[in-house]
Amino acid sequence: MAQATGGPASGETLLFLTDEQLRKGIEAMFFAYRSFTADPDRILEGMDYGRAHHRAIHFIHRSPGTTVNNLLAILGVTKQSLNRVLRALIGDGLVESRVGRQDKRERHLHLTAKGEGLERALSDAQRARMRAAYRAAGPEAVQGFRQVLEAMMDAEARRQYQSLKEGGA
Amino acid sequence: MAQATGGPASGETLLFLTDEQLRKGIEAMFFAYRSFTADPDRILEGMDYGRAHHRAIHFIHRSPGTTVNNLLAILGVTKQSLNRVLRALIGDGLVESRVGRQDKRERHLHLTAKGEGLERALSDAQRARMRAAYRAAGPEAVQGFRQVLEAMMDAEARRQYQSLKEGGA
DNA sequence: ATTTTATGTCAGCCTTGTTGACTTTCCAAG
DNA sequence: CTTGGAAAGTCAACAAGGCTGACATAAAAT
Repeated sequence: MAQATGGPASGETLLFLTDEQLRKGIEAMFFAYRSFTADPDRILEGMDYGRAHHRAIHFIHRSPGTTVNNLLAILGVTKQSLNRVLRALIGDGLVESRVGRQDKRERHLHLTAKGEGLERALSDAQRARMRAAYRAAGPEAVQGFRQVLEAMMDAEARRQYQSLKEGGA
Repeated sequence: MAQATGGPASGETLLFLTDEQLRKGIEAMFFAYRSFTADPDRILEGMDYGRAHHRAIHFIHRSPGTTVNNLLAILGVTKQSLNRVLRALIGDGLVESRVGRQDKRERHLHLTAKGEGLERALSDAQRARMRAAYRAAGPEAVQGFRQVLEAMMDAEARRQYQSLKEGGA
């Protein structure tokens, strides 16, 4: 910000904002995201599940007891899409749906032991890749990585991300 | 690397490798990527095109004259999937397919003026978001961002990314 | 002359997203 | 107590964009 308000691009101060640099960032996101999802995809292929199931499992694990509506908001899909996924996971005994105690219309979602098992397999694979990348790049790079990603989110996504950052259930 | 080989986790040196930190990174990727693709998606909705068309347009713009096989390798889809997309783009006059001069089996792909127009609209939107994020995070964060993303790619993706990094056609 | 490569195309399938319409359950306001 | 509306679930239909398999053609390579 200091350099952005300092007037015209003085020297190399703003060279990281050239279209060329931005294009590289865009392409890095494309290629990195593909690799990022590859490990879970490999684990899930062959099972009847896909990336949609992975996402549901991840966020139920992350926030046990979350309601269907909560999950809907985080995943950003329609209830019909999510319902198809949840029906499969519940039917296969990976997710348990408990009627709310205060509001009995709500369903609170929990992973079963079996569901936790798959979650662990999926997140172990994804964490291993992330850990290797973090280790290779070092702590300062990691800080920058997170800063840029966070700045890239639009307001609603950032709100959801940050609300997940700290507390558990 | 220096701290990784320095022995057991001394003090806070390796705190950035905790499962909690890795989970935050994983979720940051999820939310950031969703926002990252949101602007082009908005532009394309209503047209008959989707994200697949965007990717084809991006890489044809990036490497004019690229062959179908090249594009196949970069996008990582089957020729049938790509062909459906290319047929639409060629039919609508956004992409031109030229028979190769040396090897007449090859088709060299170029954007037409109309195709360049759409490319610009899409990449302007995506660059604007990326520029805002870069500016907010600053040049050092950007460097870290790129380092981590690159380290996250598997070998083949990194090769493709880097081969695009420098030269044009 | 034969094989391989690059491309295109048809048909059919799957996953995962979408809308729209409808029901059931239940809280809360009247 | 009745009724309105919210939360959840379900059915049907559809679209985008992946996939496989099979096949056709032209041209290069052997």
